[in-house]
Amino acid sequence: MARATVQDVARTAGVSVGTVSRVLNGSPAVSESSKEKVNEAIRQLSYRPLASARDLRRDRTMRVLALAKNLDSLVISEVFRGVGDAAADSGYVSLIAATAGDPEREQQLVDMLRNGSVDGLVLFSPTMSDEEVGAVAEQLSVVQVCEIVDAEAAFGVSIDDRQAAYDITRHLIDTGGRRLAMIGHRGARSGRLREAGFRQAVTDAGLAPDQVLFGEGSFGFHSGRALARKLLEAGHLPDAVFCGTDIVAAGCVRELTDAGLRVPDDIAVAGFDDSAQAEMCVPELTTVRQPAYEMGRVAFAELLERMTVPGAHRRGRTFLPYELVIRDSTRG
Amino acid sequence: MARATVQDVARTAGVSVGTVSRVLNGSPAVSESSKEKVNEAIRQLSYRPLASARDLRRDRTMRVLALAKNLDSLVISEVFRGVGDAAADSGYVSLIAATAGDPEREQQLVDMLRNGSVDGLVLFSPTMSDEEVGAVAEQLSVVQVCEIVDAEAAFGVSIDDRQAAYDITRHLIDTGGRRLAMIGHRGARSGRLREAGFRQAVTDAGLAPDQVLFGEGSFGFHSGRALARKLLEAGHLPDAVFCGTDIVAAGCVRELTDAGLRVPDDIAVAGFDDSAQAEMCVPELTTVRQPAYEMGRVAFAELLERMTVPGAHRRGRTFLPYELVIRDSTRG
DNA sequence: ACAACTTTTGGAATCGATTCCAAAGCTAGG
DNA sequence: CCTAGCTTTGGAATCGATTCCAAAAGTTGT
Repeated sequence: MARATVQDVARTAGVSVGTVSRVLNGSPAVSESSKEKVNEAIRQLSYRPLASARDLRRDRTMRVLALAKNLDSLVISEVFRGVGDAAADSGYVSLIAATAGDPEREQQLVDMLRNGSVDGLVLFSPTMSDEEVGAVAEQLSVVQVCEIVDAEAAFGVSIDDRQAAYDITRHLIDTGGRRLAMIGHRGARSGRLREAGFRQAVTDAGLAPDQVLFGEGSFGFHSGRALARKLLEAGHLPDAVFCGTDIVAAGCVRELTDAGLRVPDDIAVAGFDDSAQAEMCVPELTTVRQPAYEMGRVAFAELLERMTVPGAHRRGRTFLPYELVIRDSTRG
Repeated sequence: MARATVQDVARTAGVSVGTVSRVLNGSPAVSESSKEKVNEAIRQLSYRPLASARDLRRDRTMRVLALAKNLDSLVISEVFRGVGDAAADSGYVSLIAATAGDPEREQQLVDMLRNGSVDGLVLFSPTMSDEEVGAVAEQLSVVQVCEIVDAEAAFGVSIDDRQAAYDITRHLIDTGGRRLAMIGHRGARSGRLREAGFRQAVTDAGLAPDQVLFGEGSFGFHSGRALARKLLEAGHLPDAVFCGTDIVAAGCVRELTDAGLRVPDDIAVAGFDDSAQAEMCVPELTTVRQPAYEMGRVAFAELLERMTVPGAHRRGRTFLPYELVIRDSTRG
């Protein structure tokens, strides 16, 4: 039995296709009796309007796509949960896709916006160049979260990574840190901003940065361990380490602890993100709380404006407030 | 400037729409010169075929949807990475959506399959009843991963949760466990299977289960801590605990350690999943490795068969091999 | 009972890409 | 130079839902 169409429903209900469509879309110009007949026919045939036909006619899909390299970070899943909830509140469906860092896959997914498979795009960690992001954003509804390129037309939602890194570094200094090291990542813009904030805070305190190490590729627990090992092997040990993410900080703490050092007494460690890992770590991590869920909600709200208000090609970024969370991995 | 259509391209290139479409779809029946003219026109107009029109005509989308409650578990993100990679290999796009455990959202997303927004569905942790899953699977292309309902028509890919739980419990017994407790979750089918395996292993060893505790709702690190606290407060302490997931095991270990107990000397703890958390825990967790990525790949392969081979409504589940990973949280 | 409305209805046109059919344009062989 | 057999092309029909317009049905007041 093939799929039922609006024609089939009309025939079964003994009305015209126009009336069926009106019932389907809740138009008020339908009599009660027609409405009942149509609904009965729909039930009988278990009819569902075909999405592609509806989308073609209406010229919109009520779907948005959220794009990231991976989904293995808790920050991402929180951000996308926010996007999903906000989208649902406005009657949209939010779909998620991972590019796996493959430019070709990313291209194909961004094309879903170009070819009208979705109405808008939430971009988390693009692989493509700033110019490409800008070019897409110029024409279509795109909003960035967390990672925001500098392109003219691009815009998005994030915290002030630079300032947050400055603040947490300042905390390390205020609690006695003098030889400050950093374990970061330069692959993403946010990583470079955090590095800048770190360096500035150290310099402003009249100190010079100790070692500044960077991870490549997949930047996780094991990178944290490996880079902490480098710190240890370098001889003169820092007394405080700022890590670019919690998960790296967790790896760092683990390596230091295994080497017999006490955190925070011998060496203080700070993370970034306040992901669930921060609480699982022993000792629990001092970190910067990113309002991930809220960022997702706001990102969708801005995207919605872009999608619905005609010339609303707003620029610039929206900063959301962050918060220092002081726990046990730094000296109180 | 409005979106360019195939008509515009045809006009610009000085050919007919038929020819444009043939170029677009790589039909061999096009002369070199036409092909060039069309491609040039496409470039000029930066034309992209509209997805909804194409899908309507072709009656398929080359998209699949992967559905889960949340994306915050590393097992899920690995499974979906497998689905995504396998889909890409076959020219499909795999989209992911979270239901947030909301039946209405779930309904809406499953409707994307009914209304032809996607060609197939990978179901991870359905909220709907077994019958509903069965009803959808009867008509459309659905495959389940990890959690598999008993409905007739339903089928999917998982490990043998019951046997795996049996094996790891056996390991706890073989390494000296006599008073065996479990911290599990009954919300999901896999949780009940793991419980059954645990009970069977304990009984088969001529022992009786000590406490068996269950978490509700969001079942994570904090549940693990809370339930471990209950164990502690119950007075007579077990000497081995099997936890339904690694993250709960991590919470459990943390609570026990904070209470001054030594893991595994005073009490052994085993997890399940071999997610990244297992290695981050101190001591590192003995656990069962689920081949999450591979499960995703296999799930897509089975889905593909359902989508493309006409009457291929295969039933029953596919079991993938699991593996005990012995680490430091149990007595060696 | 009729005019002047309002509510409800049917049906054709439309969205944009694909595909099929018939026709036109070639090439080669005689 | 014509025909048989290719390749290439144009254009109409099609997919299924929506929407607009005109007409039919129904309501109200006098």
